[in-house]
Amino acid sequence: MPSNKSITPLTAVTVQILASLTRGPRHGYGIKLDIEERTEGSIVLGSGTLYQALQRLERAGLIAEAETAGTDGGDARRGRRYELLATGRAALERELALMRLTLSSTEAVPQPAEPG
Amino acid sequence: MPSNKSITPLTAVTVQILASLTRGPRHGYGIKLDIEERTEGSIVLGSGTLYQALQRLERAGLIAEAETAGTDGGDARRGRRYELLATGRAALERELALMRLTLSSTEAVPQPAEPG
DNA sequence: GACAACATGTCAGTCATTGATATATCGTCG
DNA sequence: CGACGATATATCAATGACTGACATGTTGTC
Repeated sequence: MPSNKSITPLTAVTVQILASLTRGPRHGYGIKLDIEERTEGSIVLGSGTLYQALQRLERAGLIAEAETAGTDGGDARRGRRYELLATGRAALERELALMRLTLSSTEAVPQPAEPG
Repeated sequence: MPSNKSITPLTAVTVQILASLTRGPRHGYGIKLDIEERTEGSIVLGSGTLYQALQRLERAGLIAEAETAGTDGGDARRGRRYELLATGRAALERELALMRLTLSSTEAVPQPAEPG
């Protein structure tokens, strides 16, 4: 057994990948595009970051390759489609809860101008 | 000049440090305790992680050592107190905005139980 | 004076991200 | 058909960040 290590807490990149997969199974490349859209360009993954992160998430048992089953042909080109597993959903939920905590416990930084 | 590199996007640890400093200047150790409280024990920093992160944030110009000025004595024991700079505040706000985006664009995973 | 909590720091090892490089397919424009 | 851009995946070396252990010293208190 090479590594039983869990990768929680997750990194920013892996959180975004899991978040992307809540919307349904996707290719690595589709995940990349989805993250760029959803973060409005704030996060752009290089393919190195992307595929290595996917491999780690798969090894950790948070995501898995989705069956091509059922859907005969269509426009299913090629490539691996990943789906979120229950473990991954739970790990994601932990990170989202942490985000909510951080947001609610952080003093109102946002104001750009101070009242007289 | 060894490194002019900006450290944005921030890591999870540095975001928590900056978030802690929105509540006022603090020692490294105080930051550690504050983060543990605010994240309800989810994030516990070792001193290695903590002080190295502080050094990086200082080098990057996001935080600075606070003047001991004005406040004469009191219970100011010793140690460096850090404060958030405008640059740091801006960097933090970017990260918080990203969190809000991630939360709002992520499908409702949270429900622990489904209605009837 | 021993001991816990406060307070800061370094180091080696490990892990993650980056950017380059490589490969291959698909659609389409000329 | 040939070239080209978008889709799609993967690896590698270098860099950067985190972990856990170790080291050091103070302050308060029993």
